[in-house]
Amino acid sequence: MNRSGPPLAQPRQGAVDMQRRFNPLEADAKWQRIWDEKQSFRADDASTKPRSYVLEMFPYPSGRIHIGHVRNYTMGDVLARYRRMIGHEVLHPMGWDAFGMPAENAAMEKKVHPGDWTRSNIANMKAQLKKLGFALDWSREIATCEPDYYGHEQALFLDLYEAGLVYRKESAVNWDPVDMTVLANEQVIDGRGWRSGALVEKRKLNQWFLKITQFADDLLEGLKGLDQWPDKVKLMQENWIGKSQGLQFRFRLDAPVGDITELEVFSTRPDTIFGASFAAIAADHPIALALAEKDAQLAAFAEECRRTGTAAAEVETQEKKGYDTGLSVIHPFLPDRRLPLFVANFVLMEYGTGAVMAVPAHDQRDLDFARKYMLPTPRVVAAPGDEDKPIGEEAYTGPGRLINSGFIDGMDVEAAKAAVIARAEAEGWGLGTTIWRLRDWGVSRQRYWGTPIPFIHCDGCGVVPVPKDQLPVKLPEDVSFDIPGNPLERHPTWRHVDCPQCGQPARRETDTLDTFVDSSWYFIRFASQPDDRPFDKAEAERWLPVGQYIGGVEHAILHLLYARFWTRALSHIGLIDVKEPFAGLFTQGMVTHETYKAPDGRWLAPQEIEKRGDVFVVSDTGEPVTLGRVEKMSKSKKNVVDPDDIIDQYGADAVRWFMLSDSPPERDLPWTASGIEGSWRFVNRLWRLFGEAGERGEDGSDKALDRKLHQTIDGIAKDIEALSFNKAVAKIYELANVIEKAAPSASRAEAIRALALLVAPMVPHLAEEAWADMGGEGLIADAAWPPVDPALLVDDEVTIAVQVMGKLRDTITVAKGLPKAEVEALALAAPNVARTLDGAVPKKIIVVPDRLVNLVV
RNA sequence: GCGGACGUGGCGAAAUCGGUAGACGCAGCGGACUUAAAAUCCGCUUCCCUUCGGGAGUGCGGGUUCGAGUCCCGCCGUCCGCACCA
Repeated sequence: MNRSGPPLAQPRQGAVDMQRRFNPLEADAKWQRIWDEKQSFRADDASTKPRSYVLEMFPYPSGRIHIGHVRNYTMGDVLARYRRMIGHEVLHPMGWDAFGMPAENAAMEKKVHPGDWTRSNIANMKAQLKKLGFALDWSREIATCEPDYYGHEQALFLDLYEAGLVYRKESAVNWDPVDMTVLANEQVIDGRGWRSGALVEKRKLNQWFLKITQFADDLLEGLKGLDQWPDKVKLMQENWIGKSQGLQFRFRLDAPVGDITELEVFSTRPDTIFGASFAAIAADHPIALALAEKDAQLAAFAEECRRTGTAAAEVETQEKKGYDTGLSVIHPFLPDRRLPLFVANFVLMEYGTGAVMAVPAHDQRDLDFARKYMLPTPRVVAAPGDEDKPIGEEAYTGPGRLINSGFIDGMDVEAAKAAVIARAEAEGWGLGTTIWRLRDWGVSRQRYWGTPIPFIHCDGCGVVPVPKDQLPVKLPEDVSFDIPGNPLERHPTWRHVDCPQCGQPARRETDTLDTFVDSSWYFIRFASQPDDRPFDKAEAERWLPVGQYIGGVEHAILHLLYARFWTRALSHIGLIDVKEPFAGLFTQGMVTHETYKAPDGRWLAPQEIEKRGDVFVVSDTGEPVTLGRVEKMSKSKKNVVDPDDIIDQYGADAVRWFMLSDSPPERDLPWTASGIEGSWRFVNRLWRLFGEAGERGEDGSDKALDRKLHQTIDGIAKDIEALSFNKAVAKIYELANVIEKAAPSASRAEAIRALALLVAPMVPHLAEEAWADMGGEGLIADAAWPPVDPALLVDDEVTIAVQVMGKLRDTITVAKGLPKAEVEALALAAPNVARTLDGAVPKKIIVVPDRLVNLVV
């Protein structure tokens, strides 16, 4: 595989060779230069046209673009170019999410400054993107690592501070010992740092936080209006925000622990309170901590609980374990009933009050635990007829009426919840409460390569914001990464400043901001970028919200939720009148590739193997190769394809075409060598076809071809708007097939010309070349989408299926809209139908106009 | 364990509202052109039965309907996400 010579190996003259083979090496560069010179894709802020803001998630400048970027940006590009053709003013910008750890890692490994590394990566990747011919407005390019971006971010951060949305608190944080940085809870995966993979330790530090929880309800409610978002993503955010309503109440302890006499718990099922058979607290609960001081066994158990990973999948399959404290709590309605108090490994301190009332009959976790420790499992909710049915190994969580439950007996679940909450509130030991799973956003990072947090610590004045006229607080350039930790802390001069308030010597904050802050407002800066402030309100509002945002589903929660929050926060303080930053969201699938394994189990790159007969072997050694699964491209599996290699071999258009073909964009796209070959063949087929644009035959019209053309124009427009590029591609193939078979005519010449316009958003270089070749006016990039004649969208004849008892027996072709009676007659007369009926008379005839006839005998 | 999505030829997939399943592409097979190859073009290509023509078929088992890939019930499988969420 990959053994066939590169298609571009043969020498060629100009962009058009003698056999009319398209030469992308020439054409790509030529048109890219012309688009640049003419500033074709620069968005005009003052335009009066309808506006489209098309945005793909900006890349991290890792050094090379990945084939996944190519897919992402090609999709956005087709939409952007199409929108231009239908007369929109399009904003389609690009930039760089340029702060972050890899730059510091590179600095440590390669002794290169993070800034130099990042800027050179940006230059490389920009060149790569340019080779793909994207219709981007490069005049608005942003790199978040430049002071003219992060300085404005500091200003916004100070605004949020003034509005009370920023605060500091000491809190236990996830300390990544490898990256020497703090990770948000959301960024810890399986107890490990999401980037470094190092086991996370707990440390207490003073941290900067953003009050995202203040907007929890609004962020949740806002999801309802996002009708152009995938349901999947909305659901993930909903679960992440995690609103639950229930009763927060206090159990009295039967004996005090130190000065603690009560246990505060939260339950979403207060209706089941009469079924409670024990209570459980987290290992880090104050009561547990107090008891552990005098109970070595408990201390050991608590330590074991802390070591367990935080990930659900890991923990949920683990065995439920508890430690009996020997204490009991007193049931609020049944003073005689004592519930034993356990420390349990399935209760989390971070959620609710870190304590639960356990109702084994109606909660599976509680039931598993009760079975293990032989605790009672009294049923208190039953469906009709189930009242005496014992609880087995499955908790009953369905609807029903309350039993064995005192004053709420006979009520349904919802009524009982309300009644218990009302009674608890009346008696003063509980309160109906809403709790959230969402926690405030910790934005401090103990890291150099990020936006400096613009504050100063003064012994006399405390924490003092840097005055806005002293922004940006720039990162010092002279830093070293010879030893781990934050270079800002050990810089000889940078952190030493005078306090803006009292003038006494003070110290700069050395934490920098989470890079998710950088990406929480870049789409606003794209829309408006004055020098003296982050953005102009009116200018930004002209473009926002982003009409179509496209990116990977891996950002479904963190980035998208933070950006939604940040935009709300800015709106809250009056900086912009937009709450939802992204009106439309599309999450594209990954690009995958087959994997190959040698007999010894090592992964092989596609270049290392070849096909001999029906089997794959290692080229050098002839060893047999096992075909692995089709998987996401990754360096470790050696199944990565470098976009640059492919572009050099086939040109940008074939690559773009392949990215759009076959697989629905939300699904994974398997990269195959034969697939890109096929795309390359089609690019050349189009090119040959465009060469026939001048052949008009006898200059007559071809009604069938006219119809096909107009149906295709209409269909493709709808497909592109729906981002169903694979369907648009299929329609292009169909049209090309029909045109190729048609005899030369004025209609055919017109169809070829229109075909160039239809493919222009997808294969723009080829389309420009063809457009120039056929004498089109101006650039095809500036041309209008071909108009549709509605009269040509409908066929005047239709083929109708004729079924007998639901089985297809024949088809008939009739005039569209033919009356039922006539259709019936023709159906009955169809030869195969007549034979099948064999004289039988249909009992019933179902006629679906213009679609089918079904005869029931 | 919980939540979600999906399951259609050898492969990627199409199939507005319940109305001709498999469009289009890839791979494969056969043919034309060529000294030969590449490129290109033409044809075939869900499975089974010998052809005309039938039969079966959208993960499995039921159901609703004149008619089910599509709707309902119950399974099975694959993938994705996850925070034991009380």
